[in-house]
Amino acid sequence: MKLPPLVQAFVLHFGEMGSRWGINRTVGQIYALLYIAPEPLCADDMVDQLGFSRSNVSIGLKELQSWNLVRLLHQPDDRRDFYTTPDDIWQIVRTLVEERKKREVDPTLSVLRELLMQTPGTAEERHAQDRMREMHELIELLCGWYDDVRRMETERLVQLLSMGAKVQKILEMKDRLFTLPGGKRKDKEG
Amino acid sequence: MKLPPLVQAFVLHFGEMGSRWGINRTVGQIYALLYIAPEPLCADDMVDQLGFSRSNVSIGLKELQSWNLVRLLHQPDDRRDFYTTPDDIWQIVRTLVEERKKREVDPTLSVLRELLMQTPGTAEERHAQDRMREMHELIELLCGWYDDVRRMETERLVQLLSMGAKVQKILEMKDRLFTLPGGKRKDKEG
DNA sequence: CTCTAATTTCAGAAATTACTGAAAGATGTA
DNA sequence: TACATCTTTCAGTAATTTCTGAAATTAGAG
Repeated sequence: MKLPPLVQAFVLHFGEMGSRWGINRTVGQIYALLYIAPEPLCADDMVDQLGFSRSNVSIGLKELQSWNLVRLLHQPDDRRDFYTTPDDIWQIVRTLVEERKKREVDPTLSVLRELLMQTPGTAEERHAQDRMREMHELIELLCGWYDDVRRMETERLVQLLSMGAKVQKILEMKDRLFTLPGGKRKDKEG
Repeated sequence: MKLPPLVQAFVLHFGEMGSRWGINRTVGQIYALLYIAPEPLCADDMVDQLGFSRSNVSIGLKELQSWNLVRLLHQPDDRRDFYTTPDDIWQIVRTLVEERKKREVDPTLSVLRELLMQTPGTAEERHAQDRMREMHELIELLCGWYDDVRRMETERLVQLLSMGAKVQKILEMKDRLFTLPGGKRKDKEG
């Protein structure tokens, strides 16, 4: 691996973290390299810089493509495939979350839905279903929130995230504003 | 595996998903079983119900304990260790997120910090650092938000999540309220 | 201390996943 | 068509992870 020390450290770290993130070392290193590279890279660049076999890089790139995490480009008068990551890191995060949801959450949601349709035969099954229902509701809540949030413009999203718990203050303010005289509260308001 | 069909389907699903979640089949199934069981289970219960070897269950439980995802209990006049998950599923999610952050985010954050301290030698390294800085800022933003949110009471949190993008409306309202005459906006307000 | 009932550790087997080199496939050029 | 260049596939190997049975360890009861 012939990379500037700074880049090498970054790339190696992403390789190691790969396993915790459910991707392998090759894929982790390739993505780190693409992310940090000042310009698009072709497969042989990656072979040179990371020291993996050509076939391994090919498979890694295919994996990254299936995650929609890389863009494929072509240079004029060059038949090779060049790859980059999006310039906008927020776009990367959005894709990452979207794909992880698709792979890690949606299948569970559909299994839960299916199992909740069934009629429980025993008390144990009834309890199991109650527990599944709690889980299903929680995931639905999170997915609903996510579905709203991902439509927000990045600027708004950053604004919201920066506020953190201060949002709560504003909600309380809103509550006060919309609280009817006598302490009764307009429910399901907002 | 001798479990009611509903429970079995649930347990098997979590075993399969385990690999996508960075835990293995055994751990996934054990956790699913504990989550859904109406009462605490001992290791031999799990051996009976899941069909794994005793040692495998022991290792799986150790893993779950290292994640803080199970509670250890004792019954009177019984020397065996019994395990449960928290009753409150929100507590489970909180722990899960906390632990995943600890394992999957914090190490990256500290590597990034370290690399950003260094002085870049080349233009390439300077670009790499810029890119790392973007990533670092984004992660810091998300962590700051998380740090705020995790302190919120569950009820408030649910309220907030239920609102989804409607929060935006309230922010806009707030903006209007605090906008100075002439269209100038108090910046850094929220 | 000894016996018993539980849990943990560990060496190795089994299964899975990652990786390679070589061959095949695809695509553009002459 | 043949040739050159790049990409993908694939069979086999290497490495890693998971899992087991047996042995070691721990801890309460007599």
